[in-house]
Amino acid sequence: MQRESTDIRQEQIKKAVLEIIAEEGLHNLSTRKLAKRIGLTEGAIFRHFTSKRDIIKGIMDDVASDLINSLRNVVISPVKTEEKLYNYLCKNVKYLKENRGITILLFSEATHLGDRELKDKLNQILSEQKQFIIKMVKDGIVEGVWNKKVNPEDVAMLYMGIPIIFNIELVLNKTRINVDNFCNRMYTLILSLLKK
Amino acid sequence: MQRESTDIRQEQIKKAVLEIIAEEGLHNLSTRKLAKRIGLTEGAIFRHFTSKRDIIKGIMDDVASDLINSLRNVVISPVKTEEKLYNYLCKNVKYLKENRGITILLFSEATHLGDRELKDKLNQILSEQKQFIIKMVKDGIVEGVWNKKVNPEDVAMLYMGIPIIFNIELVLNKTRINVDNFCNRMYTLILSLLKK
DNA sequence: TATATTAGTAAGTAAGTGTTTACATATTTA
DNA sequence: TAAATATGTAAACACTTACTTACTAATATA
Repeated sequence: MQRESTDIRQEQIKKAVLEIIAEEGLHNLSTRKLAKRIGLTEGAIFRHFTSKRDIIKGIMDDVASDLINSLRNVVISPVKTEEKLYNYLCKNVKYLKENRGITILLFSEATHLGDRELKDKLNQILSEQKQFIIKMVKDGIVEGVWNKKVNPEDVAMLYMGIPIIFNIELVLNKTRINVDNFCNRMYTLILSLLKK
Repeated sequence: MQRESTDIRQEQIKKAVLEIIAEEGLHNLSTRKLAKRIGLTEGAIFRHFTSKRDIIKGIMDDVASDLINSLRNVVISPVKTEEKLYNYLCKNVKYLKENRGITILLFSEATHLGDRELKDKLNQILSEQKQFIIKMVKDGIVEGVWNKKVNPEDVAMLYMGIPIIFNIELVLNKTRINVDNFCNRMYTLILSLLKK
């Protein structure tokens, strides 16, 4: 039989976890199903991860590095603040669409309050994103393009709902939601809120 | 031993379900734990509900009647549209705080895509709330107090994120979040978005 | 090519799941 | 007061869960 390295298997496993969650929901995720999807036995899974929880942790770390770094690049990019906000929103939403299952995983797992470590990881991911928004809004105010009466922290909080709502629409897919369209509409709203 | 009617037991069971979810998360909810909390045996649970899923369905029906009716009353109340929007937001958020566990239940259960009936129930609850927002925004525009360039459906979508964000803050309770304060801040933002 | 290591399997484990059964007793009704 | 009904229990049900063990074979390295 064909064998693969732990590195490759770990990626396969994490990918499969997100697929199962996206397709069948978090509480249909079992090591049995996971193994079957990859074409391995359950035992093999535990060769590459010490526990199921360890896989979740791994995925959270991926988000914390992939998404957060990608968003950070937008924040520090040398474009106008308005354009920056637009790029940020689109990138954020696009990531969630391409990694369906992540939002469900993050927030469902967050409710597992007993697990301090995972909770802290989520907290970190969220507060970092919030800081990005706060920075952009503040920058815009300093540059004089946005209303200084607006509270950057409040805007950040309101903003945080957007990706989540997107995900819910995605899961319930009332109408096959279009990323760019959604992004444009929400951007327009946030912008009209920030403008003087 | 003291016995109670099915009506009373059903209420106790539904209440206990939400408590367990709020305290320990959805995936720590079992009929065993549920029975223990109420002080009954598991068998008794199944005397009052035909299945665990049936309990969830019952809770969703409660939301669909209690919350939706309560919000509808705000929408049809004879006050100024601005005040109405404020009351609506506060009532919405307060309900979620007083019924912790409901948001988690709704959205986690929503991801259980296989269950058409529950999914449809959630869809109904959400779209009804959206319609309320759309109506209020339209009313405000017709009355001439709000900007007619704003798209009511987009505002409704943006709004829907607010209660969810509130719930996440509640679950992660970084800072013990204050309902009135949260409500005021989000209202201010939405209002500045709607104003001409 | 012989050896060490890595990646796999098959078959278990104990604990937990929702649900049912057979039976008992409290409460309501005739 | 007797019979009928509603509400409870204890113990099992068949099945799933995350995870482990003992063993095997592919692959990399000496």
